[in-house]
Amino acid sequence: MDVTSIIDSLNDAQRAAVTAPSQPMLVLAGAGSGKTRVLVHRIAWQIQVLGVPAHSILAVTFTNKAAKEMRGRIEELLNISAQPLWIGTFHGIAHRLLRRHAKQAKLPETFQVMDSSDQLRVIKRLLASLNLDEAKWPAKQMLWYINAQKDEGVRARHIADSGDMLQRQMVTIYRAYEELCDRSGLVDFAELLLRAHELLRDNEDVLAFYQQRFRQVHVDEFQDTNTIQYAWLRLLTQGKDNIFVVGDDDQSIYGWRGAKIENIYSFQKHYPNHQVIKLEQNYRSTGNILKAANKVIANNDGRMGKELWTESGDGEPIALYAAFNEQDEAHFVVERIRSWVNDGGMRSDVAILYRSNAQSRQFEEKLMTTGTPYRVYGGLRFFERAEIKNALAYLRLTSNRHDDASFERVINTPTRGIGAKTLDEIRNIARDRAVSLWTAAIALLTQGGMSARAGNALDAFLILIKQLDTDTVGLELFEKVQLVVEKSQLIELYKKDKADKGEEKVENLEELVNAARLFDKASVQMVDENDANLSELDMFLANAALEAGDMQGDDFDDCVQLMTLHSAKGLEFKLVFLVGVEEGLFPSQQSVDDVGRLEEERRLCYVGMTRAMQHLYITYAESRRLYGRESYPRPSRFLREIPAEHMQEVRLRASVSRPATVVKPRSGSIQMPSRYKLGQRVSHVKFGEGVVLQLEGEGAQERIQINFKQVGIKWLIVSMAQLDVL
DNA sequence: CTGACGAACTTTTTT
DNA sequence: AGTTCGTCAG
Repeated sequence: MDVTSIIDSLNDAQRAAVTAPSQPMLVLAGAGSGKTRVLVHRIAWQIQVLGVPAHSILAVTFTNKAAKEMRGRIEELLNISAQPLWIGTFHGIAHRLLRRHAKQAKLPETFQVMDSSDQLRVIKRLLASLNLDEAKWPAKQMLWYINAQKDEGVRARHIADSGDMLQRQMVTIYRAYEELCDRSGLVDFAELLLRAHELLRDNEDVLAFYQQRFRQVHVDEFQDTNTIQYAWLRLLTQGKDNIFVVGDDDQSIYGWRGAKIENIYSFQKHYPNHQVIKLEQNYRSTGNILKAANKVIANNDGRMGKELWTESGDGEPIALYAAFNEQDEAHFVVERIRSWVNDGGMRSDVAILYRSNAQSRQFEEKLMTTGTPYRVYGGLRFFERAEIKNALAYLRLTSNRHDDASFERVINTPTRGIGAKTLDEIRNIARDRAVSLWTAAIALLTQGGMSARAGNALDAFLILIKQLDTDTVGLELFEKVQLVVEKSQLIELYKKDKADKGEEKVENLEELVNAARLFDKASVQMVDENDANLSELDMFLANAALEAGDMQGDDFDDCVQLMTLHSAKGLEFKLVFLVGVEEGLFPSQQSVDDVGRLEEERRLCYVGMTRAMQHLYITYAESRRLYGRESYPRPSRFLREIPAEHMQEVRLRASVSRPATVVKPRSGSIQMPSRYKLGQRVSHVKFGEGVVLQLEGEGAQERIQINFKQVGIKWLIVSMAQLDVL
């Protein structure tokens, strides 16, 4: 057996983890230490060397992206199809189990998965039907409460009455929500996990089957697991101790959504015969960056303890820039990016990382005006767009008529004369008789008493849905989607909407049909005899909710990457700008007076710093306009935690945007030599190409005289003019 | 049922 | 500041 390809390329710690005997393993993998690599090689080791059948390997991740990458890398390493392996997200795997065992999980076969916006709508409607004032009971807060309970494995019936009014009311809402979801066959994200846990817990035979089946269970990003996910893992590995988890307590940044960093500590208690391996050699960043990051994170208490090191050199120090205001900050960053690109760097190797999405705007504007291609992460994804959700709602209704969320969504989209009044009546019947809106609508029609106009409109809607169902029988998936999109008149609706984005919406709907055509049942489904009876449409719909849009098609362009620190986790860039590093922003105001949350912010800082491979710039503004208010934030406390020897302050000489009185020379400042030489050919956004005739002043006051081909001789301020060296 | 206006918000996000 | 959301009038 040739094992060299699997273990040769690994360092000692990695190899120890990969080849460890079957026992509970906790691999503490620092940033850039080859975490995924260890997982991939561990799995390969089991298959190739230990002869574990591929279908009895389970690997759980948090994102689809991570799952996809792992699958791909295993295929590459072993040169086999990774099809039979169970690799997926917690939610994806829970969903798979629930589909297979819908009956035992007490779910209808056609249950549908709701995303969080669906969930919010359902809760809003529920509050309205309970006559609760939204001002007093914000739907968002209720959603948060319900999800938090589910993440802890708590059902409404488990919550003891403490006599507290507020709590009693929330439990009432929670219970009503559970009932509504059950009646509608709707499952939210948290429910997927909770149900999957209950499925195993309450069905001995099912549990035994999967315990038997999975000979090795692997978990990625273990520090991000919540209570119910960990409980599920424990059930699955109970008595077999065949669990291999990889994580980094220093990179736990999702505590606010239920992740329990404590699971790492509990793991060691629950699996007494476990082994811990630390991966501390970093293959990503320079020494300066790592040493600085180590110092910052060392300020947190109760860490497992880990210190990253590298064999490569110290590299250059971290550059710190104190901007006058947020404009100046953006200007500085974009200028640095421009010179990076001028020096032959790729834009896609550059990332601007910020704490909150609102900060992206100023950078976008500057990038836009300098004509620098960029891409902002986050925002609406394909399957979250309104027009797509409308189309999906029609499809869902054809599959499951009692899906209230979908019913409500499209009953009057496009408008067909079913107004608030009719809808109210339907809702009342539904609530009084505890039936779905669909059933209630039929009841309303048969009991009569409606105006002819409203009655006809409602009848037409019910007929439309039934007809969509019968008309699509036997069609290919994409034909179904196409037919529904057309017959529902959604296309027509958006075609009329010439005003803003109607055209784009039509295109998106066409893209949806295309997505259905490309939808590969096998790729989503772990091929298995049990799965044969699953409806392809249901799979497609569930996939839309669970994988809202890995449509990163425009990756081909060479773009500067803009994203929050959270979404940067797991990525790396040669040149990183960590911006807005100010008290109140980062750490965020809401976190400063809570030790636990502050530590999470610090971990976020650690994550951000360790994204950088070669160059790390940290910037803050001395004045910032935020939420329409001018503020004068102090530099972040995290900056003080970086030892001076790893950091050097960048000082442009007297900046134009800075009043002269504020200019104070600081120690350790770097002067920037002019980028231009006499006779050099340059190009300007507006004036086109020209040749440098004269230079004057320096730093931000540097002026330049250029003879432009088209507009003649001009004097420009270098720091203001957008010049490219040719 | 649309459009307009005013109020009330704005950490982080995957599934 | 900028967006989103809900209410009101037409």
